[in-house]
Amino acid sequence: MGTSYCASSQQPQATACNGSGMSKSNNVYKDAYNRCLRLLDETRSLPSEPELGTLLGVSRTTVRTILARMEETGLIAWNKRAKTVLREPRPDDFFPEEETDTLAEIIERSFMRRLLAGGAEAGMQINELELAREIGVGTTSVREFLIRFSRFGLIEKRRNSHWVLKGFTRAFALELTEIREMFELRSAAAFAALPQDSAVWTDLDRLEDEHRQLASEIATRFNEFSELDERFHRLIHRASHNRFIVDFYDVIAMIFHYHYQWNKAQERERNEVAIGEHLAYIAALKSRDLGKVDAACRKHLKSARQTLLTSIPESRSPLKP
Amino acid sequence: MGTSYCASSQQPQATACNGSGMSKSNNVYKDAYNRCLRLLDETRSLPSEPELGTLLGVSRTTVRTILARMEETGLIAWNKRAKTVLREPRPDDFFPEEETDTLAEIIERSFMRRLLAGGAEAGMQINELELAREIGVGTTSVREFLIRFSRFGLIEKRRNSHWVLKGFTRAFALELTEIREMFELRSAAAFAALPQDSAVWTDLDRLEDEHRQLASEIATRFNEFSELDERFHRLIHRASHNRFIVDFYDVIAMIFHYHYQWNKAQERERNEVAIGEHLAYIAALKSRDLGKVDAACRKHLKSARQTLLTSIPESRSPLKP
DNA sequence: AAACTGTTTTTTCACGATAAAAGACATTAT
DNA sequence: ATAATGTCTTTTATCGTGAAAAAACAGTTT
Repeated sequence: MGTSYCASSQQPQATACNGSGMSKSNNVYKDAYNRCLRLLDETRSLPSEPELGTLLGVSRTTVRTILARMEETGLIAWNKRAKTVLREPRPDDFFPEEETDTLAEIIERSFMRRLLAGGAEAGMQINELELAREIGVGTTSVREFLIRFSRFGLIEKRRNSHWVLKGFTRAFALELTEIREMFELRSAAAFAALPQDSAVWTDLDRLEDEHRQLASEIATRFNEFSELDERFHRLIHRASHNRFIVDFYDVIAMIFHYHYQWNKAQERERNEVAIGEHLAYIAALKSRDLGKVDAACRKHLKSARQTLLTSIPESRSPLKP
Repeated sequence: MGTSYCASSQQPQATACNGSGMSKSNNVYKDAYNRCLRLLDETRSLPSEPELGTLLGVSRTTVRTILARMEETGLIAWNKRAKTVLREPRPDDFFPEEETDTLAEIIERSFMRRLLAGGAEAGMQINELELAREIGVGTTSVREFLIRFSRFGLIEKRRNSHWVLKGFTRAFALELTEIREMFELRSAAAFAALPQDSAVWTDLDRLEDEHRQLASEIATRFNEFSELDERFHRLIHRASHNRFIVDFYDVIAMIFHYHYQWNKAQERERNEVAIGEHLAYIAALKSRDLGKVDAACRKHLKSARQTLLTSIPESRSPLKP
């Protein structure tokens, strides 16, 4: 104990941002710009500025910056309301992917890589300054990330001092799944009790279709399951109408996200099994028979827990990327 | 909706800190100094610097700053190892209480005052800059506070934009207590199943004594219950051995803390009833009869929920201080 | 009038800088 | 040899600052 978590553990990573005294990256603009380019393919002229704003989820200020650049690069002709598309976007019109990430995303990825790439034993200290330097960002962003991240239960703060890594251990996985099972069983029961005319039933039908679709093309699309899985479980959790239950799914989603990324062993088989369990689970929900729902939910959660556990060796040893 | 949460709602509050370009207050030192003064009453000479450090929970650097000042003010004679007490501390030796608070505490108090003092309707926007100005602190501290506070489920962030107040509503109280009941029932069952030689049983005995003591002097000490309540429930939650359950008690503790502060109606009666329920609950735990534990736990949680709910009017109207 | 565009103000986000506090190292005393 | 003290270095906590993005305001166009 007492050893540092990030002491020159990685290659001297090229700074994520341009090094010099930069205040704030314009990733919001770049990401929205890229998404707007994709929109360009479909229409002859763009809608009004406020409409574009809601469509892209950004302010009108950002929309105008996007339009200005599109005019500059000859993608559109822009005169007040008229925004006519002049040409199709080329690959080099897009901003590079890595420039569209949030700082929070950059930090999280970097942090999780270190965490899972081995050598990150429970009890290690986390050094804000060192982390910031290695990732190439300011300390404030790292601090804020760590505070946000702390709710996942993997790190803990010593007052007026460093953070302590608790480790991605078997114990962690068991505590996490214990809560998950408690919450999901309750949510599933609440779901089944929802009135027939509730919108969730059509959502469920749609998800069922997607599951069947994916099952039929499992050989090629098995890696798309992870995203479908999250949407399915979030739908169920939402039926609890409890913000703490709904929010807790963020913890689960985060863990499974990185788990999927790092543990590709038998991915196809695992996902195929999970799809089958989901379909049984969906059928149980549709039957509105609480006993069946409970059984189907339990069965799926049990195998989900098993999958997670087998990926965590008893004594922490590095997982290979 | 859309109205601001803290638009000049309060008196132009004297800045919490000294206004000018101050980097960091020395509240850690001041608080430790005060605590060290109390220590002075009991001994003729102080222990070694490292020992003092662990005793006060601060670094040796801070210990030495404390000793230096104690020497200056003639409280002790300090020469290397020898730290002899020269006189008893006087009231004016102490730093004023308000200077010993963490910035986080200052911000939280200020924020909760506004939240509970009325006029804080669900859907309102929270403005970091405005909050920071009104409290008299930097924006960074406010940001960090809001991030930390967000796990209580009372506020929510709009990406790249403001925070939204969800309101201290009946729905919130119900969602909170739902989880609390789930967690505590499980923890209580785990507690009762703990082996006889576990240290928790002596902890429980001690708490039982404190309850009886408090019950016998309820007329004068009823306001001390809140603190005892927290210690009791934390002991039980710890038996779950689940970090998410243990951590969730922070949410409950925070809510009940402010609830107790703002709703003094029938405080004595409420606490008297609660002590009785606790004693029954403790007896049930000691019996190790899961049925009895479940019943006693349910009964107490039900009345706790009722207490919380009655303090929240159906439609949010200000609570008087 | 409603909805849009043009312009200005405010707020958020992220940085570097600095004092407080922690921690590490070197020295000395038991 | 251990454990303290004395000194120096590193890290954390907090602020002010400036660019990005949002929001508000004002003027046009349909």
